[in-house]
Amino acid sequence: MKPTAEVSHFHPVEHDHKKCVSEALGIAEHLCVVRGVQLTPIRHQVLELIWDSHKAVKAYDLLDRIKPLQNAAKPATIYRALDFLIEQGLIHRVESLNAFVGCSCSGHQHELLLLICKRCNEVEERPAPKVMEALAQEFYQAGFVPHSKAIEAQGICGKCSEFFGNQN
Amino acid sequence: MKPTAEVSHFHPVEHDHKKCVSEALGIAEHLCVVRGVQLTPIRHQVLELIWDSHKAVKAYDLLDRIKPLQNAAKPATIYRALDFLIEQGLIHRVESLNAFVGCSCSGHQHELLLLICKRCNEVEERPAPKVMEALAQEFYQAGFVPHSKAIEAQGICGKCSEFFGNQN
DNA sequence: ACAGTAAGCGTTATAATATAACATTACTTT
DNA sequence: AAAGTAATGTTATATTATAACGCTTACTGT
Repeated sequence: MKPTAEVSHFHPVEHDHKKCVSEALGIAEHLCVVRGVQLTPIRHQVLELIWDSHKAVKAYDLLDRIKPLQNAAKPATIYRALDFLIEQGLIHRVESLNAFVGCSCSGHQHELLLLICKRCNEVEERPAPKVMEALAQEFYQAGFVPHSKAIEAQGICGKCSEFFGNQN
Repeated sequence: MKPTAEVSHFHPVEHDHKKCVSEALGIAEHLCVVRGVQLTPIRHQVLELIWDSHKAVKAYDLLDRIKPLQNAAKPATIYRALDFLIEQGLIHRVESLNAFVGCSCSGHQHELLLLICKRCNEVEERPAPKVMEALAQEFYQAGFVPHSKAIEAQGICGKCSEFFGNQN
């Protein structure tokens, strides 16, 4: 009898990740052309590295991983690319992790609910329109004019709780 | 004719801040007794320093400010006190600032909307029940089990926009 | 095409935020 | 008194992020 397969990562790759990546990069390239901003080789590489997974990535991990490609890379190299990608709405900064994750709805809405799984470390973006509406109301009541929002939750994602039988 | 008064801080002190502080400290002391945990002198001092204002405070600012009282204070001194205060729900960590602010609803609900003013730097806590409800729904739909939330907005607070005529 | 300006990047240095690891003290339980 | 635990002292270091300056490349207006 065959032993149960080992699980080296939490979710079996159920989705075609290459498609995620190529879509994201395609949209990014297009948007940058449209906006007349430069998706330079460094910025493109950083974006690709971020899209390597749906996990949030740390700046210095990106630095390590870009070095084979950009020998001269230094912290500023990465942070400048990250700043650009954030400005352009191509990635999110995950405030509660000091890390970064690709944005799948590039070009649309940019303030989303981020669901951060502590088990598999993946980050799911959700537009969560009802949440946004309730927030808008709350801002209005408070007389507050929002410039930016960070709406994040850490916990166990749907796939992981299925997988592990909801034992949180 | 008298010249317009100079404004050295954004909001004239319209509220009795001593009351804020004594209430917060009183509740904290009480809760710690009830829970059988120690609000040691260091922890108490850190909490007081945080309550010095409604602004979010940086850990190393606290460190500088506690040194006259605790000569031996080191980063760990502060971070340990902060960890304790957060565990006990007596302060919030403001994720998008890497800073800390007193919690006025200590002992009740602990996941609130934080409104962070870029002009006066004050942080307003709001229970925002509709937002929380909408979030709960969204988690449910996503099959996500939340452990903790960070719901923060940066912008201009009501007082500041009144004061400055809404020119954001 | 060319000069002027802006954007991007290389490089060095350092600032700001946070934790690890182990020693010591103070109090509590046996 | 001995052993255990919680808090703190202490040293060192890890992690995250920015400043400042000069050079090169790309775009802009003529």
